[in-house]
Amino acid sequence: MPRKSPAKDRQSAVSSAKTDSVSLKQLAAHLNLSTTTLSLVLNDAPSAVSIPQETKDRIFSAARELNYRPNYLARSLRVQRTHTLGVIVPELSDGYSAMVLNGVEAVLSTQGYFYLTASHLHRDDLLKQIPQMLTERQVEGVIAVDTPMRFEPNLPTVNVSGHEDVLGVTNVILNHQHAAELGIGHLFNLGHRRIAVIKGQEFSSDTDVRFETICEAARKRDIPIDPKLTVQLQGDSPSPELGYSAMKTLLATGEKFTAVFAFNDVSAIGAIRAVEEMGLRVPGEVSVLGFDDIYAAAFHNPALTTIRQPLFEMGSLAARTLLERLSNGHEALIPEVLSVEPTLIVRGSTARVS
Amino acid sequence: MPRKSPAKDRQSAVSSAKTDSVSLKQLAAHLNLSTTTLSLVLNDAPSAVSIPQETKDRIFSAARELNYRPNYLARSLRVQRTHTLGVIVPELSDGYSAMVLNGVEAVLSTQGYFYLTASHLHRDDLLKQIPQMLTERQVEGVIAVDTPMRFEPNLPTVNVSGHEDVLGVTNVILNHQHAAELGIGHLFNLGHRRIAVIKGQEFSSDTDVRFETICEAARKRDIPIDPKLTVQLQGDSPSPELGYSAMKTLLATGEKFTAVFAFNDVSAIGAIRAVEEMGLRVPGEVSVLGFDDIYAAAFHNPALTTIRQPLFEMGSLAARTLLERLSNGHEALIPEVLSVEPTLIVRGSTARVS
DNA sequence: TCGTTTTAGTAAATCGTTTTAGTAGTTATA
DNA sequence: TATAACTACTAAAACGATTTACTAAAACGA
Repeated sequence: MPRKSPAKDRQSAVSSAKTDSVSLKQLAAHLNLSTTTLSLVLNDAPSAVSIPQETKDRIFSAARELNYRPNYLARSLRVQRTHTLGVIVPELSDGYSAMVLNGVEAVLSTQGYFYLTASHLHRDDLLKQIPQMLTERQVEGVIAVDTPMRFEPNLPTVNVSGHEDVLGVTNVILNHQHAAELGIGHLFNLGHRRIAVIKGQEFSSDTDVRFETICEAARKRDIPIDPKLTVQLQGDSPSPELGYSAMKTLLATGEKFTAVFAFNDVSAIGAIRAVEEMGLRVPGEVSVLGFDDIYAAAFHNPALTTIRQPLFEMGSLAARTLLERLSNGHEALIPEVLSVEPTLIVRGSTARVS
Repeated sequence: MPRKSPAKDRQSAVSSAKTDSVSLKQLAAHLNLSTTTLSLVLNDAPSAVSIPQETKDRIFSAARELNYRPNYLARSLRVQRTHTLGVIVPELSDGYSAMVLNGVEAVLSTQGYFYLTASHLHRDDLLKQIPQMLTERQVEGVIAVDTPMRFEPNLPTVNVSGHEDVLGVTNVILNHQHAAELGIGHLFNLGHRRIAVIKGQEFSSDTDVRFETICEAARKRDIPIDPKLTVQLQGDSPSPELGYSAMKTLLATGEKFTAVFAFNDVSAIGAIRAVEEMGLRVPGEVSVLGFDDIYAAAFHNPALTTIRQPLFEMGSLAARTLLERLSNGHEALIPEVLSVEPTLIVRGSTARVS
């Protein structure tokens, strides 16, 4: 499929070799100084006070002139810090991970940290290999997103929406109980009594807590979730297709309900399609409640009522927490759980039961 | 907002220090062998033929037992290869970049490569700094996505949807002319003659080619795009909001049109909302054509007719191209342009003009 | 038996930094 | 006038691997 433009091929741009990097040693030779002196001056070490400003200036200007760029590998090897984290996600294009990563990066980039990303695709072999590879590459810590802990955390780890209680791992989670209260409360207040639930995939970290808290919130209101009204997402595509299929199976049972609480906005969008294909109106005959508040939620038809998860904030919180732990060395207290609050966003996909 | 669970704080998991890494030197000492021998054996170097199998086994089992993990920094420093690329994107959560990255990663992960991601957020300072920082970190090459080349590529570079003709940079692009033909052709065949166009943001690499090829395709059919029927996206959020605002301004002019060709699916979704708020039906009174074919496109109401861009393939093509160039050393021919083909996906948001 | 190969390794240099522990020469202090 | 303190630097070790250039002993060949 890729089409080369053959007439336009060119020889390697050897000209750019001009900018090839100078080492500290070369720079030192060029200045008739030792690498020690250069290093002290360039890093503004305390012991550089005795170096006269004139020499410093010579060094700085030569460094600029020869375009000296310190080799981070060498430096990291020596100082035993890489300023690099590892980030493990299920996959990149699922929206959820991307939003969290955005928050992670916003923090890291201001602190001079970079990160290596790896997707586990829910594959067990990758879940075990990736942490090892990241360790070999000397990352200082790991941020995992919606990732089961199939490995022993030999590195400081923060797991976003992790629910396993692993020693040394901080879980950043949503206040699920509150989320369930908001969601079920909203539907209840609109008069819904028979509420269907689309559970997340088996491998998704939030699936169980989410379902349990929803059941609990419903029970409290004396409208327990009927097992016959629950379906589970199958497969791991980030497409609304999964929600569509799940809803189709539920509708095929013929059970009656007036509202659906979907696992996320993406599946809610799929569910709406399935409901409408049955000739039912959303929200007229069926209310649909989403989760996450992705960008598309507000602009879907009908606009999605949803429980907002502050994904960006969860990412940045994870990053801040990990960096703090790294800078505090090993005396740091490791919080087991950091929780953030959901928000109910009421839009057009839910309505009073008629 | 983050709430600590104070009673649950724990002291640092010192126990995990057990798994702390052994160096090759320590392993060698433990075996009463030199690091040379270990290195030769562990890397299966040709000169290791003279080492008896028994010794090799001893080495392997000790390595496993003591959980030896080679330090990638040290190795990279010595062999002068990091097996790491840099990836530059506008921002992570915009869907487009995430899809491309997905393709990039699919290739890199099979080749033992990792990558460092950096977002430039369309900021000029970052566009200059990021390549330098990546260079310092000794990445072997750079994959840029929708990124203007504000820097001299001193590293092998592949730019996905790059349109600048820079020496040493391979641009992976969509066949825009074909895309425009598909889009305008489709609308034309449905009887549309006055077609509005939502241009991309000024900073978006594809904006100009896309607009020009669309105009060209329209002119060829004697239905030139009326400048009064073009609007441009403003701002850089990945939300449909931008398309919504753009469409609002266009509608406010009172100009008549029967179809809109949007810059991407996200803005098309926003545009649909604006159109419907005016009391016009999509596709009854206005057809809307998107671009990209994001996951949500098929499930929007109405389902989006769109020009599919093979973003995953563009990412993997970029990665393959770069890796090939790296392995061929400097004798490699550098293709200037690699182009991929779009596909027209007809769904419900376009219809015959009535 | 003597020289050559092969076997089974090792010492030391190297990658590019940082950092420790200096050293001359000068200036201040007792 | 010693000596302590400061100034302006540097040599060498270290980080943890790989790689080049060896060596000592055993086996082989003529």
